[in-house]
Amino acid sequence: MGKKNQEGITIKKEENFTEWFIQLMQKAELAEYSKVSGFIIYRPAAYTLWEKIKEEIDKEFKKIGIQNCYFPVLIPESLFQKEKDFVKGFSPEVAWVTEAGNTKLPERLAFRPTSEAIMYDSYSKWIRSWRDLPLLLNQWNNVIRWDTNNPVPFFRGREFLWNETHTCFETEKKALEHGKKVMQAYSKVTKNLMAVPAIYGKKTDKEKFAGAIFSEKNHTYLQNGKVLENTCFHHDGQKFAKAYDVKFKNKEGKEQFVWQNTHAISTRELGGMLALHSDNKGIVLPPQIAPNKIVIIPVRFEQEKKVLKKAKEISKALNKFNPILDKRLEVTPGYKFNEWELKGIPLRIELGPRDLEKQEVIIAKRNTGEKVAIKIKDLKKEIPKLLEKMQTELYETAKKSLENAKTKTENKKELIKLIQKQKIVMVPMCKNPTCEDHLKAETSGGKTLFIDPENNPVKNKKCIICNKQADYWVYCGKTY
RNA sequence: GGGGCGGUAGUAUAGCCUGGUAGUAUUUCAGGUUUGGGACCUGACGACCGCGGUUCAAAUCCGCGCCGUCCCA
Repeated sequence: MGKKNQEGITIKKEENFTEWFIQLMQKAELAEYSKVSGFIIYRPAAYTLWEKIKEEIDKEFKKIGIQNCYFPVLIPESLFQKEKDFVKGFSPEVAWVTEAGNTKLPERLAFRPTSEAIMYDSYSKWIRSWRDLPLLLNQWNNVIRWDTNNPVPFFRGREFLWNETHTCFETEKKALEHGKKVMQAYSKVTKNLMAVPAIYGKKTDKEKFAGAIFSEKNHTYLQNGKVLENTCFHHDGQKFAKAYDVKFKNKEGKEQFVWQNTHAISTRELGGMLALHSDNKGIVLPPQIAPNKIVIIPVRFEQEKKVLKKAKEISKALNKFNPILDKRLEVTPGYKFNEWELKGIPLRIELGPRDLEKQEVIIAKRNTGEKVAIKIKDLKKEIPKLLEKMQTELYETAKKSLENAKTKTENKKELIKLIQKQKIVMVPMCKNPTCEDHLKAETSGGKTLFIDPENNPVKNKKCIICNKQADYWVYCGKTY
């Protein structure tokens, strides 16, 4: 632990969200730009968090029978081209390998933007009988999608890390039931570990995954008014099964196509969590995901050898919270406070001669900054309570900003104003995709987010764009 | 995809208009004094995004590219 990273964040989150987030990323040593546009370097501070997310989700996946595997990063063009909606959706963003050394390859190879093509080709060989089902496979990997828009670290880049779960079932009913279980597994982790609230909802046909029957996603609201598409569930029906010939003989001896789902969580959600909770002093980490939950800062311990001795004792006693004991002499306590706040350690324990006399310590909670004095003998009992409180506070605060952002209108002018005011707005719309194009043009980039999960009635409601009979209420807003 | 602005040490910047010795702060390293919200002193290391052009001479002017950022599609 050298003396490093000098300066705090100089831009306020409320004033310029993007610039604040980029400073957070760089000054807290989360990530860095690479030499290639749209590709970032995940430094240990960020990658450790990603590992934790992976670990927790993986545990949940195993409970519902999903196994991990690994497929190659390159996919031959001929294989890639089989499902036409999928091809149409992904072709503009595919990076191709055309040469190896000095040899031009006989067939272009796609760097996977997602792995349906290569996985389902194997599935068609592996699945023969109803006894081979369900097939529940997942891989943790990276994908490349050559987005031409301005990249934003974590939120929009050309490479991201994720999981892709691709499952096969005998019946649609079984597929849908299992799909729900996967989404529950995700939600458990995003809520309990990451303290990220979300609204679950179905995408419109225009916004659904290329090749899917329907897509459902969790949606997280960030304080700059943008909605982050979180964990997702694409139900593929039998579309890919037909394109890739994934068939089985059912119990009656008849040949049938499998029913399939796809699920994912990506490093975008890691960015979302960081952006959601962090503040003008730096990262705020939900205690559950924080690798080090406590930092102990002994004060004036050079003169008071007793202080350091006690600090070591406390550190040992609180071992299970993986505390950092900051013994550096070359920097002042104030410097340490700022540095660990930037890095996002949930609780800070201050211990000096004055506290020692009273047999207590000062504990500062990162999210609110509040300080409390706690008797040293009560630490083991009180710290879990403080951590739990902080975890709940982070979730509730984020949930409140999400709820506050939700609103409703049937008037187009008002919709435009509300989107400008960073709201997510429920409006009646018809299913015509042209209306969604108009929506985007008139709200300078607003999109449909998800169809009203509560299915409020739309009888006698007019589409906010074309004025014809509306088909559903749908939430609109801006996204990353 | 179109347009604006920018790129100088690990980081943040001055110098650019008007071409000629790259300055400052912080970081890092060494030594000393310090320690309850970013301490101080001394010394050292460290940079002009890339390629081409103009010129006796380019961080500076011109062109192209790359990277960043904002706006529009």
